[in-house]
Amino acid sequence: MRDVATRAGVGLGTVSRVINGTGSVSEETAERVRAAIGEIGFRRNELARSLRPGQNSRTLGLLLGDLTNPFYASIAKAAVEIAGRAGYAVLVSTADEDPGAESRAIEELLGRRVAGLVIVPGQSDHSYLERLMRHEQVPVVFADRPATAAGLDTDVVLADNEGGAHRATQHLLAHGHRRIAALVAPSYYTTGRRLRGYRRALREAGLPAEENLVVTLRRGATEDAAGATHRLLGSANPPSAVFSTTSFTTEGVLRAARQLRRGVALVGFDDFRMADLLPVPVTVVASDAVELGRRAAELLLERIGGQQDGPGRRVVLPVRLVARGSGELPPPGRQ
Amino acid sequence: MRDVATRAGVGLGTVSRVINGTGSVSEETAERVRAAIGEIGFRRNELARSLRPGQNSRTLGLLLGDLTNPFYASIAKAAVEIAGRAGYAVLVSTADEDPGAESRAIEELLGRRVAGLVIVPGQSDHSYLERLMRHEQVPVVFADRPATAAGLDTDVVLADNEGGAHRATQHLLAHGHRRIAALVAPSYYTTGRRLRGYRRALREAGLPAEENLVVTLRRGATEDAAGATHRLLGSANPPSAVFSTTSFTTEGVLRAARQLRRGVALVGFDDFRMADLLPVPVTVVASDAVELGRRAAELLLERIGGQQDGPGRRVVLPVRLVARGSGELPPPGRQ
DNA sequence: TTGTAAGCGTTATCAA
DNA sequence: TTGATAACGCTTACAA
Repeated sequence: MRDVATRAGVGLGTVSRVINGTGSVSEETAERVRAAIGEIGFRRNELARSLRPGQNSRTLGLLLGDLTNPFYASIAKAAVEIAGRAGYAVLVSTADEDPGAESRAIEELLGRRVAGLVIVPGQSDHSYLERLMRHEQVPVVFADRPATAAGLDTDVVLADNEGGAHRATQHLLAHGHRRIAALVAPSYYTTGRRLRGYRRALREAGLPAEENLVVTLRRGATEDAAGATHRLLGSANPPSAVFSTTSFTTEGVLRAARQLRRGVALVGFDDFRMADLLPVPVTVVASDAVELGRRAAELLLERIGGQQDGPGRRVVLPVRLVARGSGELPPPGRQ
Repeated sequence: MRDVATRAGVGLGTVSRVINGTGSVSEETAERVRAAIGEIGFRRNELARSLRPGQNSRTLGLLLGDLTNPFYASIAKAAVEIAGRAGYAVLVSTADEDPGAESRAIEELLGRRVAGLVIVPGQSDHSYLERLMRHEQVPVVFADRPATAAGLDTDVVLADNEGGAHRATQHLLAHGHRRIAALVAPSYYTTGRRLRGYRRALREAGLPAEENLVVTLRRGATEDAAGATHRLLGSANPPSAVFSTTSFTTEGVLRAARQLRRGVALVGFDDFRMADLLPVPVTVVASDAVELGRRAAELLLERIGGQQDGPGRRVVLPVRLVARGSGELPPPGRQ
């Protein structure tokens, strides 16, 4: 910028005014400055800019588990897009591995002075965040799941997990099923709520809670779900239907059923590509990941622009049931 | 940092030395400084740090088309992971829309002084990049496709598109097919190479080039591929097999075949989730997106660490054929 | 071993 | 309308 000033024969302040269109500059000098900028190939350094007091970095941090999961990828896509429209760039950080990775990633992002954070939290404890948020004054929005810490009152955008699971289970009940298993991926917030919706639907239908029909997996991978499905379907008194809490467990059910050459009524939580092309098209309760990411980014940008304090807002997005076939299979003639 | 210095009763330089472990500091003062850091909750400002001469921002830029595409998502995941291990953060930018979006996004990233760029280019022209790279001295690595510009000699990581397509087509030939259609998504570099491999395989088998068997789509969406497949299979002399150049066109073929209740031998380029769970499991040529992202990030970090100049390196990753059923279907008894 | 000061690229204030 | 200057938070060369 100094080079531009020298070349145009003006002061630094004038160059700044031309670039930002602030203050008043005679058209003549402005033209000279623009020419110099062109010749030198000058580009404003946003890093230096955000060093000034009262300026933020115009950069958001996005922390999530694994971009390979299409659900997270959609959140990221939407957040990046919304941020971009507002002139914000996005630092994407993944914390797939150990629990400590999440807080390390956040420290890293804060060190780069992000103006705000969208966090899709894993299972780790977020009490450290409370301390951070007081100190740093960086707004945080949680997406898909709330923070796992007591006094953390942040904005949060969730899907209607319990409602969706309730609807899925009701759907199976409406098709005559009485023994409905639930395949629960490890204790993330979401799966817990989904289990709740499942239980409520059974209770409301006057069915007893058969705890051996609820399988809580130790890991949420496809193979684990497949193994559990094998055991369920091979048991003495197998369920006639399965409610599966994530798209990965749903995939596991499909694999097991295929291997056993055995049909089973199925409703899964979360939609996935090609669900309608499978031998029995898969009925799902679909939550809108794109909307989740979009709303999270919007809330965050609002906070950054507006006042930082004020109570945490909670947005719950509706989910929708997509009937494709697997959820409409009747139970076998007699059980 | 000044506050820390004041509190610890030392100079700024001493604080810096303690933080970075550079120079020599008596254990006694160091302890005082660390205490002050803890009490104040001080965190180094990486932005300010990278303002100093000789320091880079320890941030990479990643520009790609659409995170919703699992292939891109895998590239991003790998790049973020590799970068993270080296202490680099990643600014992710998507340029899905119009052609201008790509260059705008790059300007944006350069303004934030990224230390290097991984670009998965769309169709836009990259001649502007040549100018940029001279001026900015920012290393660039292209992933999945090279730049579409003449004098741009950058590092690039590619899959063996032509070889893979050649192999896919040979596979269909080996199973007795003589009329093999090719479904080509719009003129990205990759699909062009894949078409080339297809043609070469036919030529080597002594088959004539039947241009009505090659359908180049105007858009690469699933629906377009489904429509084209409809027309192909409904024609007077339909092909007995299809080679599909992307996972989206492959999905289109599957949709059309399903709707027509008609089987067709199929080998697709690029693997996708649940390909093995479909009614006829889909044979694919799989390229390794994770490795693509990893190598791109590695090459970039090398450039950043080492000398910037030197000829562009070209890494071509092998692809592998995964036979699952659809590619092994025989042609109908008589054509 | 430690403190001081200059400079990185901005922008805002102030004076001319 | 314009230019000089201070300040943002850091590192490093130099001096003490």
